[in-house]
This record gives sequence, structure tokens and C-alpha cells, in this order.
Amino acid sequence: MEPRHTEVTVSASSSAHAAPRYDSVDCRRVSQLLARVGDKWTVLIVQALGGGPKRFNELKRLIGGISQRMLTLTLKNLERDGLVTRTVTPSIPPRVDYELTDLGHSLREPVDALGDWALAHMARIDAARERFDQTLAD
Amino acid sequence: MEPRHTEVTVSASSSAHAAPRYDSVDCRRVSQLLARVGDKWTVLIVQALGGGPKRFNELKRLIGGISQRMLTLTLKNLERDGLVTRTVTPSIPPRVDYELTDLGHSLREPVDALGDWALAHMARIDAARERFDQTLAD
DNA sequence: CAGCATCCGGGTGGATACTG
DNA sequence: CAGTATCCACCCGGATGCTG
Repeated sequence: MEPRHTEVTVSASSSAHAAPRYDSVDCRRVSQLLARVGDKWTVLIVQALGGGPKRFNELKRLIGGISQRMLTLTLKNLERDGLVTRTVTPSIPPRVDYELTDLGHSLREPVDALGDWALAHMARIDAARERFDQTLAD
Repeated sequence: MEPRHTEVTVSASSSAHAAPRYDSVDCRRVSQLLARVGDKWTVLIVQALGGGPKRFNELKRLIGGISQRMLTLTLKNLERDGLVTRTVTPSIPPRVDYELTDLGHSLREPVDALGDWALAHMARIDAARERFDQTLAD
């Protein structure tokens, strides 16, 4: 792991508010990235490719529920961002393999962190939603 | 431009290629959460509230560029998910304070991780995009 | 000050049909 | 098999105007 900043993270405790680690400009970029990563399929594809190179229809089956249009588009975006490589083998029938780059692999770490958070707190969120929707029904 | 990036020592917690840490169902939920978190304003609001409780227009000014419609909607979603509390002080003029819950604060950690990733690799992504767009222009 | 209601333009994403 | 092309429904989100 990179020994980047030793700054204290929030860890929901006594020292209420952590200093803002990002200025507003940074937040925009982060927000943009999250919008890209947070689109409907990117994470699914990255996670699917986390297990190694995959072919087009292999990915399609693996993910399930994705249209080939969206698979194509999302893969193209990932390739454009340098997160995925596209390797064509001009045979008949043609063969195309998609694989995560180092950059793509490195993305899995923070995404997994968010995944862990989601799994750890999903129950609380669902409960909060039910409570909220319930008190609205009055 | 040599990829001089710290090859993530995945041996720490999870291995790169081996067992997926999430099944497909988990991935859906993670994906859904990312879609929520990755919407246009959620992260900006969470980060703004990271500095402590804020009032409605205070948030609006702080974030800048957000319409009150979206601020209202996003705050309501955050409240529904139990990430933010809404405290009304019935005075004239009325006063409403928004504050991160413990759950909301805990979200900042993984989000910051993604933010660090974005800031660390944004240059590479931009470069990759330029290269990609360039080779398409041929 | 802190919203809600309404209208509306653009983008996202599914379904379908066709190609090399 | 691995796409491209087209059409279209939906919804996100901005602008505006009005309330308590």
C-alpha cells in the first residue's frame, strides 16, 4: 500500500469533524469519476474481469441482464480510460478478449472498499428506508 | 510514460485474480449503492457535510452550481438512507440543519479512498483518453 | 429561508434488426 | 462471435415560478 498521507480518517468517533481532505475542485473530479464508475454496469464488468480475461459473450453471460449495446459501450469507455485492454484475434469466428490493465486492477481496491461498506451497512440502510417510508405513510 | 505505479500488493487482504469476494447478487447491491453514491451530487453533499452540520442555503452556496431542486431531492434520499439527519427549527424565518449520521460519516472513508484513487490516477486516465481519442481520429 | 410544483430538453439504457 | 445501427421510453436534472 502506498504510504500516502497519515491523515486520520473519520472512523465515526469522538473528534467529530475531520478536516476536508479535498477542495471543491477535487470534489468535482472525484464526483465525475464516481459518476463514471457508478453507472449501471461499470462495476459489474470490472468485478467480472477481476477474475481474469474474458470474451465478449462470456462477459455477457457472466453479468446477465446487460444488453450487448451497454456491454459494448461500457467496455469502450473502460478501454478509453485505460482500465481495460481489448485484444482482437482475427479468426473465424472472431475472438475478442477483454482484460483489466494495472490501472483497472488498482481500481478494484477502492471499489471493494465501497463494496465492503455496502455489504456491512446494507441492513441498516434498508431499515432506515423502511422507517422513513413508514413515517411518510402517516 | 512508464507505469510507475505501486503494483497493488493484493496479497495483503485479497488476491487479484482468485476468488471473487462478491457473488453476483452482492455485486448488484454494490452496483446499486454506487449508482446512488455516484449520482451527480451525493458525494459533494456528503463531503460538504463532513465539515459539520450545515443549513440548506449554506450547503447550496458551499457546493455551488446545484439547483435547489437537486439539493432537496438528494438530501431527502440521504435522509431516507439514514446517512443524514434533518433538524427543523420552527422559527421565522425557519431554520433547517442537515448533519451526517454516524453511518454517513462512515461512508466518507471508502469514498475518500475512491477520491484518493481518482486524484492519484486522473492524469493517467486523461492521458489514456487523449491517446484513445487520437487514434480514433485517424 | 427552505422548500414544492411544473415544464421541458438531453442523456441513459433497453429492444430489435442487421453485418463481417 | 462480436459487434453496429436505429428507434424509443424513461428519468435525471436545470429553469422558473410560487408558498409558509
